[in-house]
Amino acid sequence: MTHSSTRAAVLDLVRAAGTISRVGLVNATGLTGGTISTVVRGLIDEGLVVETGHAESTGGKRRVMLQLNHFARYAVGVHLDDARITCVLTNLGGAVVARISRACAGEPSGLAARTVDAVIDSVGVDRDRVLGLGLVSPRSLRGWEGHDLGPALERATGLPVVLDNDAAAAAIGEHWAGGVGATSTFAALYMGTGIGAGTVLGGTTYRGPSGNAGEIGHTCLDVDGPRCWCGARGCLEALAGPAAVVAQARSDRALTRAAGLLGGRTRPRTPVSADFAALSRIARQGNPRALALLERSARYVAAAARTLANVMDLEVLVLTGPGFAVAGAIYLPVLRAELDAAFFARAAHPIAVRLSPSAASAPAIGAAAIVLQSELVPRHQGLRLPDDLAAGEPPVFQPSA
Amino acid sequence: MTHSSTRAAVLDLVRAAGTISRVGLVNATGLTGGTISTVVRGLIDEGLVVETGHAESTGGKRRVMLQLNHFARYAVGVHLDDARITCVLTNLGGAVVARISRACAGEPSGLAARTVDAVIDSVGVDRDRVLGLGLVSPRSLRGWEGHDLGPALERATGLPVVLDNDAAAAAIGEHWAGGVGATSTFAALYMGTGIGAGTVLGGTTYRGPSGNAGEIGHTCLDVDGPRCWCGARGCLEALAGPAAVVAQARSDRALTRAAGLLGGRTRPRTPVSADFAALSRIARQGNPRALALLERSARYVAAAARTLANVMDLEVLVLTGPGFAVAGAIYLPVLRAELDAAFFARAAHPIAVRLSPSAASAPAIGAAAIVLQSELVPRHQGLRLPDDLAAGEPPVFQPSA
DNA sequence: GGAGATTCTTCAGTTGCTAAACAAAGAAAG
DNA sequence: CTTTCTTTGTTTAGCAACTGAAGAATCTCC
Repeated sequence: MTHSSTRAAVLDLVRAAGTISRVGLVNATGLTGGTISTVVRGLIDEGLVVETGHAESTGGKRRVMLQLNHFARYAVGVHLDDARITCVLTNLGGAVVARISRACAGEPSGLAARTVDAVIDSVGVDRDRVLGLGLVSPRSLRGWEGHDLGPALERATGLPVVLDNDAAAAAIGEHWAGGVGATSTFAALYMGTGIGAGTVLGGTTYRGPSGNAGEIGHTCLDVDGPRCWCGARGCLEALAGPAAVVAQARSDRALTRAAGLLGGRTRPRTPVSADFAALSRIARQGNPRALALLERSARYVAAAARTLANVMDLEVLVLTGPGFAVAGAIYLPVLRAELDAAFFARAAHPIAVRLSPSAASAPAIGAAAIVLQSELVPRHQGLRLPDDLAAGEPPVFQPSA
Repeated sequence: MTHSSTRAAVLDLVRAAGTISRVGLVNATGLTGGTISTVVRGLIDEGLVVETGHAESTGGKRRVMLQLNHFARYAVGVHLDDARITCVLTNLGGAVVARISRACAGEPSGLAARTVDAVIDSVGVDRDRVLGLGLVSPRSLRGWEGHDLGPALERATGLPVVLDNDAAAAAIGEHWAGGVGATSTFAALYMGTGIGAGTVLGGTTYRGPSGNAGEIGHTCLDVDGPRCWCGARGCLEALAGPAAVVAQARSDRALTRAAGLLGGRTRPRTPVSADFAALSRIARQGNPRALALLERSARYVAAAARTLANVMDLEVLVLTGPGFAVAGAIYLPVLRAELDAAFFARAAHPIAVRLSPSAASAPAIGAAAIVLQSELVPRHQGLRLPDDLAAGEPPVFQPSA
């Protein structure tokens, strides 16, 4: 057998390239033809890769082209929200094979397990071809997972479960299924109940030591701005997050009526996402006050995005998540303008800003992609992390010799 | 011989730990005792590592402690500024063995080469124990290097030359010689003629695809702020960079006189760093207007630092560079307060803010550290970067089979 | 229908690591 | 002091992954 990390690297290249030959893999990896030959044979034997045809000849034997066998394995992605549960079954390519989305309030473990089973059975996929289950939720709902939702789902479904937050998942999903290259550096700007970002640096997802990397919600955009619940002033979330936008709309009587906003004061637990979607809808239909509100928000988000792109030296920015699914058309041009202008003057490389084609179900698809990635491109090779270097060392030593 | 990346990893662990035994290395790396034994023997034979004594027994044979042989190799670091050239010779531990700093205006290649020779000869170090030369300058002076300063120095000194920018170098220097752990995630906030940051994520320096990672100078702190030369509004550099602070001071007649600021209008090429240093000096001596000016700047820098720490999920922030060398005492408490408050309310992990003990010569020391790192902990193992995945692929292919 | 080019496979040889036995050095107990 | 146990470090054989070079297969061009 071949070294697992090489196998994973080759598989990932096949995925990223879509279609590639053995010679192409030799060039991309730096390995020799012999090694590639062996590794590819193994992948074909496992059914993960298939030969799909021939390239045009360049003067000699035609190259045999390889592709991921998209339907060799599957993964389940579950996205928990403040109001919904969305569950998708994807194939190896990250394409959605089945999808169920239903309202969900309160403790979701039972419902989640039943939804997972339903989604798998709905297309009659063999269960041991399902690699695992990705479970994704906003950081604010982290409580359930930590307790037992993960293990409970693991028991109920028999699938290995991995957890992550929505923004990181969206980024990984974009990296896996989207058109971004294998070594690209980009962020997925995520708007759900809050606003966040998942980051992929040089083809590797960057989470940070405490798993909070990409927390853009508390980017400071005004040192004298309104106080945020986090204690600081002028945070993006307080100025321009979905909750802030909805709050601003609710203080406008006419706008509240036009958008049909769900009441505010009586029930504090109103789903912000629904009101934000309603607001976006009438803005796109031409309501000037809603449009002004969203464009104001977009200006702040654009400034924060510019900072993020600067600091992380990003190449691509993808807008995704339920928020941008409904309001992307309003935010996109504002962000594009901001980033184009800033980088043109400094003669820096341009930053591509894109709207995710599947923004609404991005977190669920991303959750499945995390499973694909962790099962097929696993454990970043290398040495064990020496968290506590001298932890095992006796404290004192006597110089000698 | 053993695999080079393992050798490098072990060497880096010895460096990071200061003093460590073979068993400690086994625990830290996950390798077996046999492998460590072989690798360490090789390192001792090369003279890079020495046995320094014994630890206390934990019930059996005492551990033989290993240390870097600090004086086995040396590296030269050169820092070019708008007004000075600073050159240091460091040993393997990053400790300064010799240092020369002199004024320098205009094209520096001849002077640089002579200074390098002088610094090596001043302590009579054997030239083939000098691993190489790191050359560091602010991004604004990048012109000279790109042309021929690097190759010219290489020819004149006979040493391999590596280039980098000042902020990144400072971060690497802090990582190499400072007390930060081997896998830490931190940024070196650098204040020189401008303000920037070098970032180390999980023990690896992160430069970004275009080498501009950590560019904090154009962090947006006020969407309606003054227009920056970059085209955007409210950039940190325009609001609170050294040049902005000096400009604000110059518009205050009394302050200009008290600080003895070098004239402004006549010669546009006034060294900002000198004026900033003068301002800091009288602020520390109690001048209230200078202090107010710097504290205002510190508030902006603190907000930008908070954003940086949020987005990158940093553990440590080190203030370094000539700017913080003179004004660190004023900025440090403001940054500490800002970061403590923000992270206390969100129950996130605290962020340590430190002032570099050698802030003034940090870039030069960092330049030398880059050489040490690139020679001793080289080439991040792994596959060749597949920049152009399908570059070698014929464009069309015919499906078959 | 060769000749040359290109792709892919096969196989011996090298390398870097592990596992396990062994040797050495000290602590604890009698 | 001797015995026994623990811990540290070294040596050895063996294995798995990769390289390099030779060869087989397939296609184009003349």
